[in-house]
Amino acid sequence: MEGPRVGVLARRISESTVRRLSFYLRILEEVERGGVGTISSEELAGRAATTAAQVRKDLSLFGSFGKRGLGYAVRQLAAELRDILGLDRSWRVALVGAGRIGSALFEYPGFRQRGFEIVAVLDADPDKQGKRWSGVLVRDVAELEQVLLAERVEIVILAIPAPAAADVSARAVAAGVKGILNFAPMQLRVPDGVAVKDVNMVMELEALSFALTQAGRTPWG
Amino acid sequence: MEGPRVGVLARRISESTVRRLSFYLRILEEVERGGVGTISSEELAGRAATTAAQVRKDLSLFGSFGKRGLGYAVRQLAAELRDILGLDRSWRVALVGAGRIGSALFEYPGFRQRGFEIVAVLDADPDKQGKRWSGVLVRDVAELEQVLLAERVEIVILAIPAPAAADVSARAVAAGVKGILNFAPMQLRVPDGVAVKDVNMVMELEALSFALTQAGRTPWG
DNA sequence: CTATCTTTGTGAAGAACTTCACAAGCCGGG
DNA sequence: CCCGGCTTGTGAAGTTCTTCACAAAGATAG
Repeated sequence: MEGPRVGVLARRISESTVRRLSFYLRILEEVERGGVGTISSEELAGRAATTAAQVRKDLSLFGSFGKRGLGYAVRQLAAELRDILGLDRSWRVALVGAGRIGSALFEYPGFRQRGFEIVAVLDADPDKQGKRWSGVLVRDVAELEQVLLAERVEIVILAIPAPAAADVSARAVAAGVKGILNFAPMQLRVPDGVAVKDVNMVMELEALSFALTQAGRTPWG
Repeated sequence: MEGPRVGVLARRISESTVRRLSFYLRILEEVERGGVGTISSEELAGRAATTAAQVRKDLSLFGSFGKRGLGYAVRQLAAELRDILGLDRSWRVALVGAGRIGSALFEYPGFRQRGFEIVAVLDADPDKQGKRWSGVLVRDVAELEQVLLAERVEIVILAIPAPAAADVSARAVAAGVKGILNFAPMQLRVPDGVAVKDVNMVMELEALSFALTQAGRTPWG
């Protein structure tokens, strides 16, 4: 393992690049299970629905991982990507909101597989508090700060209605949380240094609605 | 209501613009409930975490909806956006996958509020088939084509594991579906004219992981 | 060992998106 | 009616992202 990557990273990495890196990693892991040892930018691009040049450019932002004339060593590139994305460790996550979305997320095996461990669950509803979800006690969201500190939480998932989201987010940030995955349909305001990712399924459906509507409206669609 | 918007739409509308339009609409509806009659690009931008110029540019792609010196009429602009996004009607949606994510989506009230009606639910698991979800019968995914046609489905939500997604997606497209909201962590291949939106929560968490990792690695972070 | 084939890494060109900046237009007050 | 203040709509400039295209370098065959 070589040293820190700080020097190379002076340049800002775009959101789309990060998204693609995640995707490359998923593909590499799949390909590796198939026993493939090496892969070209061309083939990786084909599976990721992008271009070979894009793949090479994305990777070159972090170093030179390929061999000319040969391609990339699948296992090694996967390891590099895990390192780049910070997935060579596990993350302590708290889930706020034990409703339907919250419970679906909690049960979703993909998070743990990638090293995102839900170590705390909180909800404002007294009926839900005190229950155990696979051993994790559902706590009162009033105790948010104590729980986040006690469990050394780094990332919070907000699966609560919009009106409550701003308050909880502010408290989580004040308690030192640096990453928020927000399912509430509202824009959170957070200080610099805190990362927020929004998941908004209604907006995705609206984008589909737009696309379908356009297709109907355009004569050439 | 003026005529079709075809002429204006010769230019391609970017994904980010569509996303922002959805967002503007949400804000306008919220603001309208507060009784506000008019809003400036400046204020809209503030609430949408973007810039006034961006708001005006986005809207200007579809027409001139504002009054100089005054701003935009909230109610009227909301109606325009609904029209642009195709939300002035309802959409018939089928949900494939009656697992945890599927059921959370089914129960989620936000879809229906926006006119996305889940008129069919399908699953491959015989234990789930035959049950009724708020009156909607859970059908065998083997009957996909018949169900999609009988219910005149326009959009399919895929809440199934990756291995099954490619097959179901191809069959849905063959049955005339033009929009897919894909929760499976894989890239669907669809012909031109079919719109796909991916929701991938693990990727969002990975982007958070990257952001947090960078913050730790950079000396100025 | 040389020639040829393949594939990377990367400047440069091109395309897409965002921000700037200002003329044009609307409002309200005097 | 005219003036000053405010806000839109939009070319132009600026920035970011993607694609192109090719030199450099490893692989393979003879």
